[in-house]
Amino acid sequence: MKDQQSNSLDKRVERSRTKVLAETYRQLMRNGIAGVSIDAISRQSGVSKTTIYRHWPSRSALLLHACAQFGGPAPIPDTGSLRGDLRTLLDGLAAQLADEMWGSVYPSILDAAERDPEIAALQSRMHRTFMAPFEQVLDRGRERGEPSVQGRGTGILVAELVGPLFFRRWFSREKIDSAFLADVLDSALVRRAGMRPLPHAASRKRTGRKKS
Amino acid sequence: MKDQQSNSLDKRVERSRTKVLAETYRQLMRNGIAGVSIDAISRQSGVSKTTIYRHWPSRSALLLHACAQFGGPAPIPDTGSLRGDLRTLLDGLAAQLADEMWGSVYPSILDAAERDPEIAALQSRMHRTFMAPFEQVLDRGRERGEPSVQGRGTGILVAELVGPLFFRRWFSREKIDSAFLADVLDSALVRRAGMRPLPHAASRKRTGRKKS
DNA sequence: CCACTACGATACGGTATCGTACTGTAACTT
DNA sequence: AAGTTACAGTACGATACCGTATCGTAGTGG
Repeated sequence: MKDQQSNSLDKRVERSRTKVLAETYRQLMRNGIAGVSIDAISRQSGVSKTTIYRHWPSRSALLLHACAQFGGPAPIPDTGSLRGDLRTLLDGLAAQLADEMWGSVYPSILDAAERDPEIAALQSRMHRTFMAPFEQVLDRGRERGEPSVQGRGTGILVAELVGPLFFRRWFSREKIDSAFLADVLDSALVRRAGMRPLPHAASRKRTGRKKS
Repeated sequence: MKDQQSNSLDKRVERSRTKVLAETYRQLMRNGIAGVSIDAISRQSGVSKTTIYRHWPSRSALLLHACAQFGGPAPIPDTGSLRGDLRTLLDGLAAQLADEMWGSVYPSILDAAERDPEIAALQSRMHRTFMAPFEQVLDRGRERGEPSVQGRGTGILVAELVGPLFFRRWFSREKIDSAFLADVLDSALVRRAGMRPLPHAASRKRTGRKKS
């Protein structure tokens, strides 16, 4: 009798799964979620179609499984300052967007999400995973009394920080350089912060910023 | 002999073209660019497939023709102030994004643009058309000496203004309300503007921050 | 060593799509 | 009224999928 719950996986099974998933990733990156076909995966991976259906009940299941593996646990930076933490996150995001990977796959997921509720749920999960570090860093900043985030919703701040990057990657297709990131960061954080980063203006007003 | 260059179109021709294009739009909105099929258009519109191919050489040609008709000439507001003009544009954009139409079609265009250079060119044209009003308004503000846009690239400003809206519509799927637009506008424009015009609450614990 | 399991190969039925060919009919133009 | 043109209907060939069934083989684990 086979030990069903055994953690010792049949080598053959593991090999098949690995090869299928690898080929699925390749097709995802190259053709988007709509361009993934079981026949092609079978052809390219050398794994028989029968075997693929032995491990995943349907094409959708395989796609969901493959997509769900995306984006591991994002590290949460701790540079000491809110600005520094956010800059680190934005740099990482910019690098990911420049990668062929994301840029190619994500629009197809958005497209599918517009009509397929299952994929919409997947996209929602992925989005939350990717935005979580931003939210944590912002919340931490708020707890520490950072004036630039007081009284402003996290959702608004994330949109103002990340939105411009997504805009450049998928909509305007412009490069994301360091100056751009710096400006985005300044704009999102400068409010009621007492404009400390740029005290150029001769505001005779005393900048008395007292916390609580 | 038929007058080939005659501007008098055969009624039958015009009728067929109209019906086909109308059905193409419907399918575009409902199923995205990848979900448009000639067979379905023929079935739903009552126009024979043969006739469709008589007027458009291929499915791609029909799709490009249909998409190219999108987005008429956007009106350029003139409220007197840069902030007012931008607010008007953002309000209009938010309304368009809330419309089922755009929300559904655009991701599929982005997806296709990632792989099809012809559609990439189309998307580029569409994007420029939609962003043109923002650029004009910003340039006009810069010429008038508005401090908040001096020394800042138009591309950066557009990304900071529009990016957050796109982010909410397609990525985070949050509602775009008036408070959000106001915050986005403030953030994008506040730099080196002297922020004196923002008496936004001195972060006192005065409850209820009623709008001025 | 041997039962058991996963596997590859192949074929199949079913559906959906593109684009073309053919035929007879209706509408338009002159 | 006659000739030209566009049209609907239909059938077709060619692909490309999905998902299943069958069968013989090869690898695994006890």
